Parts: sequence; C-alpha cells; structure tokens
Amino acid sequence: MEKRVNILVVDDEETICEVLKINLELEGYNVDCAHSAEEASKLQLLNYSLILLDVMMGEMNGFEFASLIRKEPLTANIPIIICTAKDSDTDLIEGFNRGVDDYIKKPFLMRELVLRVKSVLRRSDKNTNSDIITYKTLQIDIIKKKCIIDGEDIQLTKKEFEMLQLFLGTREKIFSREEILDRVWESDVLVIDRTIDVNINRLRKKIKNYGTNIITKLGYGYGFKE
Amino acid sequence: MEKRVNILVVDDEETICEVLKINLELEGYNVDCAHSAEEASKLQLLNYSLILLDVMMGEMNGFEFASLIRKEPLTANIPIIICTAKDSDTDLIEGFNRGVDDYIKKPFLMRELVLRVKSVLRRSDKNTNSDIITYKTLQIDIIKKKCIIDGEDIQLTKKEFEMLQLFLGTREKIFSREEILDRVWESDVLVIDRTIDVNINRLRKKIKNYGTNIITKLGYGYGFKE
DNA sequence: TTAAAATGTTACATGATTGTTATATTTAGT
DNA sequence: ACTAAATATAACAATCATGTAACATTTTAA
Repeated sequence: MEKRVNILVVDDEETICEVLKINLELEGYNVDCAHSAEEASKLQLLNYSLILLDVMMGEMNGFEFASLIRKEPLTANIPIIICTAKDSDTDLIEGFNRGVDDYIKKPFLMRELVLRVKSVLRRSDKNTNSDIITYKTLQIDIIKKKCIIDGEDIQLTKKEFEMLQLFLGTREKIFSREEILDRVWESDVLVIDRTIDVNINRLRKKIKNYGTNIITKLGYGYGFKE
Repeated sequence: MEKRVNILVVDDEETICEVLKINLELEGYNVDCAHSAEEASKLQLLNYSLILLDVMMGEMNGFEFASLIRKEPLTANIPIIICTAKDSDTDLIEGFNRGVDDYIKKPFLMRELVLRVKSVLRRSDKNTNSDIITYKTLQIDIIKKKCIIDGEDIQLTKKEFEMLQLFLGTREKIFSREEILDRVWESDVLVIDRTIDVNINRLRKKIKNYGTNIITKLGYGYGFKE
C-alpha cells in the first residue's frame, strides 16, 4: 500500500487554506491546515513531508516560523515552501537564509504551485533515501553501506559493518556471541566463538577512537557503550 | 546547502556585462561574463544553468552562437535568453528556430530581465528534473534512451542503460544484485548473479572514465559514486 | 532465413574477506 | 599475587566474491 504524503498548510486566510487543500488533495496528497504559526506549532510537525507557509500571519511571520522549524533538529529536514505577496530581494534572501526550500508569489496559479510541491518533494525524497545512524562524529549509512568518522570514509567489510550496525541499533545492550551469529552471519554457516572475537577486533581497529566504545562484557558478549 | 545557480552573460559591451552581473548577483545567482562568442566557447558551458546572449557581437552573432550551443549534444539543453535591440519578426522567428528560450528587447528594465531569468530557470528546472540526468559530462536522456559522454553518443544496450539510470537516480546507494534484478530485468526471468556482474562490466567499459564511478561494494552489490 | 546484436553462462584468475590456530594478555575470584 | 577462564592479537589458511574472457543462446532487424 502506498503511503500517503502529508502536507501542512499554514495560512491565516481560511479561503486560501481551503483552495490549497482541495487542489493538493486532488493530486493525492493529504492536507491539514493551520491558521497561525502558533496553531501549527501545536501539531506534530514530524508527520508532515512538506510545510506550505504564508509569509504574513498574525503574531509570528512565516520566516520566523521557518526558522523555528529549522532550529529544532527533529524537524530541521522538513521542506518548506513560502508563499509571498511581496517579492523584494530582501524577502528572498531572508527566506533562503532561513532554510526555505522554495518560494512562490501570490497570486499564483494552482498548476504552478502543484509543480513546486512535486519538485520539492522529489528533491527531499532523494535525501530521505539515506538512513543514517549517528554517534558523535561517527555515522553509518545503511543505504550507502558507508561508515564515516570525522568526515573520513572508513572501509568496513560486510561483517564489520553489520556488527557495528547491530550494536548502534541498540546501544548499551550486550549481545551474546550466539545472537551476533544469528544476526550477522548467514543462518547456515557454523563458526566458532573465536571468529567473532577476531572480527570484533578488526572492527575496533578500524573505527579509531570509537573502538573503545565497543565493550567486552566478560562471559556475555559485546555491546556499544555511549 | 543550496547549490548556487551559474549564469553566463555574453555581451561585447563591458558596461552591460557589469550591470547584468551586479543585478543578477543581487538575486543570488552566480554570474560570469564573456565578451564574445569566441571567448564564451572557451568556457565549460555545462557549468551554466542559463546563458544570456547579446545578438550583436563581433565575429559571431548571438544566433549563430545559440545554434552552436544547440548542436552540441552536451550543451543542447542549456536555456538561452537573447537580448536584442532589433525587434523585427524575422529576428524572433530566427531566434526561436535556433532554440532560444526567451528574448528580451533593449533597452530593458532590470526588473523585467530578472523575471525572465527566473521564469526560464523555473521551466528548465522542470524539464531537467524529468527527462535528463546529468553527472559531470555524462548525461542520459530517459525519454530518448540516449547516453552522451563528452558530447559523444554512447550506444548502451537496454540492460546497460537501465542499470545506469537506476544508479544515477539514487547515487551512492548500494543496490544489491537482487534489487538490480527486480528493477532492471523482467519479473519472470531467472538469471544468476554472475550475469549482473558481467553486464556491470560491459557498462563500465562503455562509459569510459566514468566506469570507475560504478563501484563494487563487496558482499553487497553495486552503486554510483560521485 | 540469416546475420548481427544483445544477453546469458561458464570457467578460471585474482584479490579481499573471513576463519582458524596458537600464543599473549587481561580479568575475576581467591 | 596467583590461577583459571575469557578474551585479544598476530599469523596464516581457507574460502568467497568479483573480474574477465570465451563461448552459448536468444532476440532483433534486414
């Protein structure tokens, strides 16, 4: 089943909200409306794949709200399109500085808006294609099968990568050798415990100072200590 | 980080170049100038998202230069705006025949020019997003099923083309052989992993130096490294 | 039908990954 | 500190994954 894309429209004019909602829903999107930045901030923003923002609103203007969204790490990656009546240079520059992804001038053609929406969503789609797990300056990308430490590309073998992924997925948990075998090795192979130890060590050496984060729990197994 | 859009201005009058440069840079574009078609052709045109061309220049006039840009497969898709003092119909017709995207008459208001620039860029954005995928001097046209490298037409077979398209669509992502099979081969065929390897290699050889961009991730599969 | 092009398979070479063994070191308990 | 058990580590061996050439089969176009 195809997951529906949620879009949040924030505009103080009820009519505009309605028009946007109807048109975007025709395109297959799911649209919620808020009539002020304050109202919008009460919503769970994480649910939305895109936020359409009017510049002029009550207490807080669109740019200020955009800034807020960007500052919060959890929501920092949600694409924002600003709708503006003004089109002065300062507006544009302010917008881009605040991390707005696109802007559109009022009055706009619905057709044009829909194209912008699609384009922005397509772009952000590419980015979400990365599934990244981070610990301090260490990050692993599950899609790209990449490990980066302090910006440096670390070449891990398959076993090394998957053990690290396993540990980072549930930190502090101590994985028994048996469990590591189950989850990192093919189901049919039969290797001895020492093999895991050796691979743990190879991993430790490669991930620099983070090697010490992989801890040995004597008699139990291994885990990642934050 | 937002990538800056590069615009190339070609005009023999130094003053006009300067004015255009200043104004477009205020809009957030990156502007380079050339004072003749000859000078412009020495530049790496692919870097530019738009070329602003004066009709009247030294040896080669604007239309001739536009023709050249269009003939070269690599640059054929760069939008061109012609600035003209004359405004006879024949000029217009000639311009559009040669693939010019828009024209503007001198003397023009800076404000108007900026609007044209934005409009053309917006249009081209739409097109390039849908049909053509580019990486440096390699481009593939999804509609025409064509692959062009350094202006040279590269004959790729269907499998080769589709693998390349798959990889370029989500760069850096490592595709497992299973996924490649799913997305490039018909659903009912049953081919062995070695088949993919062999086809990967045929593709690598055909796409010249870009062959090394197709990377092998041992134990996982293949991907396109930028 | 025939020839050429595309795609698939096989077999072997090569290098990288992984496994094992042997020995050193660490740890926990006394 | 001493001992036994557990783990670390180095060196080597075995295996595995991939590259590649040559050939086989299928598809396409004339």
